[in-house]
Amino acid sequence: MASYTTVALKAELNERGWRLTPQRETILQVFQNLPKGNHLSAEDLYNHLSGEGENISLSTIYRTLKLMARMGILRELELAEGHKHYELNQPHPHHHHHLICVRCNKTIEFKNDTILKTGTKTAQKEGYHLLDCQLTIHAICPACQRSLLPL
Amino acid sequence: MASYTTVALKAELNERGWRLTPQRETILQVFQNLPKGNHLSAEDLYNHLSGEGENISLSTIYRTLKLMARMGILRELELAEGHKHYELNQPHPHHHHHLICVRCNKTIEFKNDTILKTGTKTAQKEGYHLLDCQLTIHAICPACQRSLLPL
DNA sequence: CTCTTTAATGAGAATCATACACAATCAATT
DNA sequence: AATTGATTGTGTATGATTCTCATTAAAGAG
Ligand SMILES: [Mn+2]
Ligand SMILES: [Mn+2]
Ligand SMILES: [Zn+2]
Ligand SMILES: [Zn+2]
Repeated sequence: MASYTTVALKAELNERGWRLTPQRETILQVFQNLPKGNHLSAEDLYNHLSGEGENISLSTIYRTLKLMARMGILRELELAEGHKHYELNQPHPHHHHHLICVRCNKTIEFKNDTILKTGTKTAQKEGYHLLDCQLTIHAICPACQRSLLPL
Repeated sequence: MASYTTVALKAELNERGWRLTPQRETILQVFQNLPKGNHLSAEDLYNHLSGEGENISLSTIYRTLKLMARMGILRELELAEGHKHYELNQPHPHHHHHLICVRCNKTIEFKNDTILKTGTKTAQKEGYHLLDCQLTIHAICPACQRSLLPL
């Protein structure tokens, strides 16, 4: 679960002259305790925290999500139109990809070891420092195929 | 080049009770004539067309891009923060993926036959109708690694 | 070709996710 | 305990995308 400790986060932040704040620690913990297959938008996270009595401003939420994605701690996902979703960026055995229905946004996660290898190799070949590697499949789910609704 | 003819577009549209308009035809042609490796945002497309004397409204541009992505004619790409980019969705020998620097948005295209096979198989297994399948690698390019700028 | 139906367009206003500005706070370091 | 500048919260701004609605014009029928 807690593949990423508070201590490790603090170390990585301080190394760059940044700081570990209670807000950042709390947000990381939310993602670490998030059930498998869940993905949170900025607003989802804000509401989740508010429900727990944790009052972290939306600005800080947005800043933290972006920061952690840039650090490679979180993955930024485009699972629906209009807003991003986030989840922990986990290594090998937990690393996965997403099959998304473009009409109803139903999302299925699936694993494939080859893809991560391909991503790692490709980044390395170009001298890029890998942060995340995700296969996104856009498709229409069985239910939506049957539906007569347009688009 | 013109893997997708105007006639085919018209047939596919009419089949669903929709119409082939001069605007839709023009927009498809722009993408078909776009040099390899180019990606257009809605505004890019709008400016490109304006430059050619083609005056298609931004509303229509947005509607058409979304429509064609939903039809599987265009791919919707997240190559930069804040707005989408589009390119033709081409089959096998031209199908490719993207390695993106999250700091400067420099993008490199690369090919990998296995990924498309994986995507096709995964969609099929779940009964989804495949529209697009793209591996997105988020990373930091060599230049940005050297840069001292934050984030 | 003409007529009818209704999808599509253009112009502008509305939305809403996200970024920004800035004064107050507080984490890190000495 | 004092210093320094990164971070936060509040409110405001931005900007990509969508919506509204009157007008236009494809598609299909006759
Ligand atoms: Mn996931
Ligand atoms: Mn491309
Ligand atoms: Zn669906
Ligand atoms: Zn870069």
